[in-house]
Amino acid sequence: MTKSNQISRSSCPVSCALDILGDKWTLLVVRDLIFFRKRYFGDFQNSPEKIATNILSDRLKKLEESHLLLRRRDPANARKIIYMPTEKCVDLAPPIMELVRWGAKYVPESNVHENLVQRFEQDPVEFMGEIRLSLRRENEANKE
Amino acid sequence: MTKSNQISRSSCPVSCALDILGDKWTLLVVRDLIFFRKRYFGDFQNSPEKIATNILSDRLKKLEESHLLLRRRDPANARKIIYMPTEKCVDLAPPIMELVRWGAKYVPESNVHENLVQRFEQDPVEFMGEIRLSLRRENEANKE
DNA sequence: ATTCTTGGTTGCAAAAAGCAAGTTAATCTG
DNA sequence: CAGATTAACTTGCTTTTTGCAACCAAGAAT
Repeated sequence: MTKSNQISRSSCPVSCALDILGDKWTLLVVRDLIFFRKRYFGDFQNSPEKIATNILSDRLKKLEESHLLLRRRDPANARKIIYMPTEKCVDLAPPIMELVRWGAKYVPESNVHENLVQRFEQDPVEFMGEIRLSLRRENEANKE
Repeated sequence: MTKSNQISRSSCPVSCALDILGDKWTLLVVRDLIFFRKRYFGDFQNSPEKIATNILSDRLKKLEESHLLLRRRDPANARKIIYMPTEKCVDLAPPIMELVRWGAKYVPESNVHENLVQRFEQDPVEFMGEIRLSLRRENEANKE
C-alpha cells in the first residue's frame, strides 16, 4: 500500500492539504509523532482523546500511503511496530503550532503544554532542527 | 443558535481547535472568508471545491455558533445574507498560511495563488492589519 | 505450557456526507 | 403588475465514515 489514491477536490493548496489532513484525528496522530515522540500503536491509543483502535489503524495506514510515516518492525521486539514520521510529517510542526496558538487564545478549556510551546516560540528554527536531528538518530538506530 | 455545544475531547489546544475546525470543509469556508473576501452563500457555493448546499448551510451555522462569523441581512438587498468573519476567524490566517506553505511544498498538483502568499510572506503583520482594517470598514458599512 | 501483551480485525449501530429535487421569499423584466 | 428569476436554504434518500465492543493471532514473559 504505497499509492496515494486521493483525487484532489481542487488545486488550492489548502484544499489539497485538507484532502490528507482534514478530519478530527489525523493531525492528532501527527501531533503525537512530532511533539510527543510517540512511535507505537499503544502510545497513540493512550493519548487523552482516546482514539478507537479501528480508526487509529486506518489513519496510520493512510498516513503511510501519503508518505507521512514509515512502518518498521522493532528490531528489539518482533511484535512491536515502529511508526516513524517522515520529513513531510515533521514539516507539519508550523501549522500545528499555529493551531496551538489559536486554540490557546480562543478556546478557554484548552491547556497548553507550556514548555513545548515556549521552546518553539523562542526559536522555531532551532526547535525544528532538534526534531530533525533526533529523527535522523532514530533512523540510524532502526536501520534494517 | 448561539450556544457552543461542543464537548471537547481533551484540553489539548490542537484537539480543541480540531473539535471546531477538523473536517474537510470548515477551513475552506474560512479560507474563502479571509483570503477571497467571500460574503454570500452563493459565493461559497461557487468555490472550485463545489461544496453541497446542505453541508455549506450546516457549516455556516456551526461557524456562527462558534463565533467565527456573524450573519446579517444585506441592507441593500433583503433576500441576501452577509456572512462576516469575526476576529476569531481572521486569526486563523496564520495556521491557514502555514497549511498553504505545506501544501505547496508537498502536494505537486497544488497551485498557489501567488500574490496572496507573497503578500503574507513579505509582511505578515501588515497583511493581517489590512484584513482587519477592511473588516472594520465593512462592519461600519453594514451596521444596523 | 499458559498467560499476557501488542497490534490489530470484525460486526454492527449511529452519525455524517453527498446528491438531486423542492421550497420560499424577494426582486428583476416586460 | 404578472411571470420569470435569483438567493438561500430544506428535505428525502443513499452511501460513506465513525464509534463501540468484542474478538483474534503472533510473539514474549513466567
